[in-house]
Amino acid sequence: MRKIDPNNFTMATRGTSREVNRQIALTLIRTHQPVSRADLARLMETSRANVTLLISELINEGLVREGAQGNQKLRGRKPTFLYLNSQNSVAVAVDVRASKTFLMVTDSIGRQIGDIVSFPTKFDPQEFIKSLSDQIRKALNQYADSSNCIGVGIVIPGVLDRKSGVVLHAPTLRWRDVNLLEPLQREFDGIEVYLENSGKACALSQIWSVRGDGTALSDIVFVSVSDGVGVGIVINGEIVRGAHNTAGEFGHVPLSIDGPQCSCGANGCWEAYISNLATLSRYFGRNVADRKPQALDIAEFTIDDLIARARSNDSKAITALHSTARYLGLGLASIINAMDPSRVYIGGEITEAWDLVESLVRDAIKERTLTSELGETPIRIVPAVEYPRLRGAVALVTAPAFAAPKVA
Amino acid sequence: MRKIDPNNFTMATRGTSREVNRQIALTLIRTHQPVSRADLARLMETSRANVTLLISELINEGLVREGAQGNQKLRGRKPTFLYLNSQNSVAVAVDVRASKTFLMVTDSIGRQIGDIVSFPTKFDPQEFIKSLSDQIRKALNQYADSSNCIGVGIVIPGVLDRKSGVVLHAPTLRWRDVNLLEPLQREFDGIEVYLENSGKACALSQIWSVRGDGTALSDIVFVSVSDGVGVGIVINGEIVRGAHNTAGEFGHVPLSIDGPQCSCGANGCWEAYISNLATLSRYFGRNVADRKPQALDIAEFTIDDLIARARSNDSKAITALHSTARYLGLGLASIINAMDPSRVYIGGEITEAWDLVESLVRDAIKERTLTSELGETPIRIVPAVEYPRLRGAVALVTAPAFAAPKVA
DNA sequence: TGTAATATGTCAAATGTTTTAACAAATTCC
DNA sequence: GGAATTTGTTAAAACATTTGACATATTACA
Repeated sequence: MRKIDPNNFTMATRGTSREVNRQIALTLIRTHQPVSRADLARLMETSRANVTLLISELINEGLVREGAQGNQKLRGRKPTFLYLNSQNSVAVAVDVRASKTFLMVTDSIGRQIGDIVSFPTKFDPQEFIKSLSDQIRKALNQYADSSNCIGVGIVIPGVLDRKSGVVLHAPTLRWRDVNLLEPLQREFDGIEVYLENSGKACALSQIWSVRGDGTALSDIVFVSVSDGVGVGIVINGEIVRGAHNTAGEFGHVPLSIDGPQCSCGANGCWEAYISNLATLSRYFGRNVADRKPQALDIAEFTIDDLIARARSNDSKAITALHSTARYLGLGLASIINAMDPSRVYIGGEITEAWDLVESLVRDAIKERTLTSELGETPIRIVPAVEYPRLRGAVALVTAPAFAAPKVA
Repeated sequence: MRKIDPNNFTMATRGTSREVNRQIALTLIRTHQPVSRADLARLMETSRANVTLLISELINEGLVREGAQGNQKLRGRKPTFLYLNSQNSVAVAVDVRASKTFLMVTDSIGRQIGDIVSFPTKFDPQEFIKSLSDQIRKALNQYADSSNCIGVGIVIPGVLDRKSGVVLHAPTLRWRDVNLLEPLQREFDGIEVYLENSGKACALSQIWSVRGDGTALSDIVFVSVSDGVGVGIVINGEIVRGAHNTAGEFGHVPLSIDGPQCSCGANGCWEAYISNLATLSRYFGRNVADRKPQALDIAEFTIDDLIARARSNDSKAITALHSTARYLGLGLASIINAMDPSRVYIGGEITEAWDLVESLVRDAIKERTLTSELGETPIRIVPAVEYPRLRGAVALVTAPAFAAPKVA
């Protein structure tokens, strides 16, 4: 039961029904391809005639193409299979991190083209925009005509204002009020540029993925543990943004209000217990707050090193990881109690050590979840090789074509 | 950008556009009444012709009625004002609490008819159902023909399974797996019975209210502080339910994982710091866990008494309230960081002492919110005399007529 | 091999919308 | 009393789904 917002509604026009059904058909082709018109008619519980009309429009627009004929054992006319058409146009995905910036070109339905390239992230906004523009141009020249690029999706580790395209605050990049969208949009005239926060992008990457693990769910939480803790929440197939686009900051929900100081200034945030920095500090037996800010990006000893040591039976490393695991679980329990998601995705370096920590995480979750069902909430690891941020950047560009139209 | 769920979508039919626009028109009449067809055409940015058609359908169905002609100073034909039609049918709202059960009859658009009645809550499910049925019948006989009752909305302080209508766990009532819906539905054949958790119902009461404070918002959180802490979250005009209908349990997010034991078994839950019981325990200088369970419902000294003492300058009472205020604010900061709502509503006895605690609550919120904007998130008190739970029960019955149709 | 059975896909008419344009109705201004 | 203005209605056009018939293509089987 959804309330209609009397200040912000969308009337249905003569074409709304068609628009809705078109998007449903597209979505079904995307998740069920290869699929015939008759299959779609059954899935959509409508007539084949209607499907023919919808599909002919999609084919005319170049979004769908007919492929080979199906081979089924039954008798009757063979179906012509339908496929999404990658349409000879491409998308660019960019993942900006403090250490490096990653870039990937995909076709219009999000399949990777060529290699993922990376280059150092310039901290000066002007220089950053220059170098990013150069890299995008280079990639487009290599893998496509820049003329048919449908968009550039950029993922930023920070809070941003989506309307103005301004990065309000990106701690690891030391950016405040940096206007990225405008200069990039000017640089790439006619190509849509999308910006998104990295936690939210990771969540997007999961709901828009069409991979092995069955169909992507619509109510999920993505927790990304790295220098900080990023969280993206999806409810009803839509990212939760909140009134100021800052929703999802579970990283600063406290485990103990008198706990260690967090980079945000408050004490005892979840992030202060489970970030890579927190784990490392625990290993070195020092207080997180002791680390000087400059040391953040020139980490000589990384969490990956710590995990390696844990694997070679360094008991201090194991202890540090185990503590992190327990705190991770305790915080996840809060998220699960609060949002009751169908699944929780976890990304970040800690996933490389999942076999070492999983049972502790699960125990801690059960310790604080309110019902046994909540304690069993499925958790899925997203390893770094799946590039969730980059996949999220892809979704920014390619997903709108499949999204539900706004109605009522 | 909402993803279409390929396993659970709704096709648009020939009549979908009409259905959507009908509901928009209804919503606008509800929030702007009295309003003319021409006004609606302007609000909806469509032609008067279209409005005429939509409205004539609504009038035929008895949902809308024409009223007096408008008196405007400008020249031109006078508009005929449209009103929601209360339609000679009624709704019953029930608020079940451990101490008492409250009951109210309203017209079909949620306006109170007669008085609010209350009666002792029977703890035995069988007896409860019997006594509730009697009271509903009595009220209906007094205020309406039972023949034209459109529904009964019942609010329960506990976790429930909406599909089966079973109360899974209501601690204060000491209920487990009590099937309420089935016997009541049998008792009131043909009348729809709705069940809802009290935290979620309170949130519903606010988004569906049409009162002085401008139009109701669509992204809000309702925090109800009483024996326990109930939270209802609304995102995009829709209650957040989660995979098991248990979303919203921010009451059990910890302030300190080593804090006082909570009724849920875990330590340091927000609820263990701010529930009425916690405040009282603080006043009496004892540990919350010391209180025996039996004492829960036979509280000889209530939070209202404590507030009264604080008002007559009992310094211990003031201190206890001030502590609660601070913890309340610290927990609210977590909710605000996580959900970034447009507004937070607070209900419960503590609202009676709001002038004593407001500034401390606000300070604590600012202490832990991530941005200054979040620190300024508006907070509105909902005093007991507004009966938020009962209003939520009303919305369960009367709101579906105004809700957006499910599309895509 | 030919015919029946069956499944896919298309076409055209029927039906229910919004949209457009014209018009009737009612009121004020001058 | 007529022009101007606003409200509300009507009828035709445009555009969608829906329905039923039909062409197309393939297999099963006598």
